[in-house]
Amino acid sequence: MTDPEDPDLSNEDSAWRQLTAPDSVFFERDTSNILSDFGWNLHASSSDNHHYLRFDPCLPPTSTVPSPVTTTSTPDPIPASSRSSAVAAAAASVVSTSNNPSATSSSSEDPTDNSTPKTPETPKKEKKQAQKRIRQPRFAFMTKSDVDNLEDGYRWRKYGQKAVKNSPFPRSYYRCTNSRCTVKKRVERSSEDPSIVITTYEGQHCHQTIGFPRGGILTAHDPHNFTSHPHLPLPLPNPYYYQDLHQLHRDSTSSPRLLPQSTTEDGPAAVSSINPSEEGLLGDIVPQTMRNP
DNA sequence: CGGTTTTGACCGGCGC
DNA sequence: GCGCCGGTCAAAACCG
Repeated sequence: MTDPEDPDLSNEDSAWRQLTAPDSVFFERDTSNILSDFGWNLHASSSDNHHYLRFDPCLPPTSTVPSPVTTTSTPDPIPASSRSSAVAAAAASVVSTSNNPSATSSSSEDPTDNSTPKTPETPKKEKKQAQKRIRQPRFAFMTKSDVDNLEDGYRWRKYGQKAVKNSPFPRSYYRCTNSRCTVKKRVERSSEDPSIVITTYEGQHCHQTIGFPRGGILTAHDPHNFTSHPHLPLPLPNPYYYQDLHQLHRDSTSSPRLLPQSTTEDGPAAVSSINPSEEGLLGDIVPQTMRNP
């Protein structure tokens, strides 16, 4: 709100407050593991000189969201949408805002809450209440791109747009077109660097990707294209993914500071040093007890 | 014609 | 209590 550095992270959400808190931890490492723990499997692939990033459907309920955890890393996770050759994803913030311990068992709120107002009397209130109580994990990506709406393999319907304080660029609100899917995303441009798009995902998809419209389409479980396993709480990093990350990272070295506390020392090297069998970022930030048994 | 986008209004939370 | 602000709704417009 007051921090021009990261407009998106400055809203009232407690999790974002954590993110911006002085003791926040920022990593410059791959976020795939984190996101996996949040039910998002990220896969990047390149096609036609475009880099895509794919989110796999929900993980089993065991991949619950850990208690409030705030991390940031700088992979290059953002799907380069259409012609954004300048995809230089910069930073990703993984935020868990689980006011509700069961918020992650995606069964409680996902399918019915949002789309089916069971109580005609106060559908709005129902929605709002559910919305208020159940905070879903959020992932904020900063991507260097000239297009706002980055492709991630899902279809989104825009449901709102608001002017952002201290920013000339509006913030767009999208919702997954799947009626049973409550995932939302916000897209806005950094007021500091208009070339940077900040995309914030919230929630977990409970369906498969619809694929990319221009040839890079990959089914969610195509073993030929991806080696990770969606059912694994901590999927193995996908070689393609890392390759692309490295490449992108190299390309993005010219991108400006993206998050205030990015420790550039590790940078790409840290990413490249990740052992596939490692626990990943979560291993750094999430206590063992919080993770899946 | 169905789905998506646009846009103004509305609501709730939060800080003062 | 009031005002600000983020987020959502919903009707109209738009598009393929």
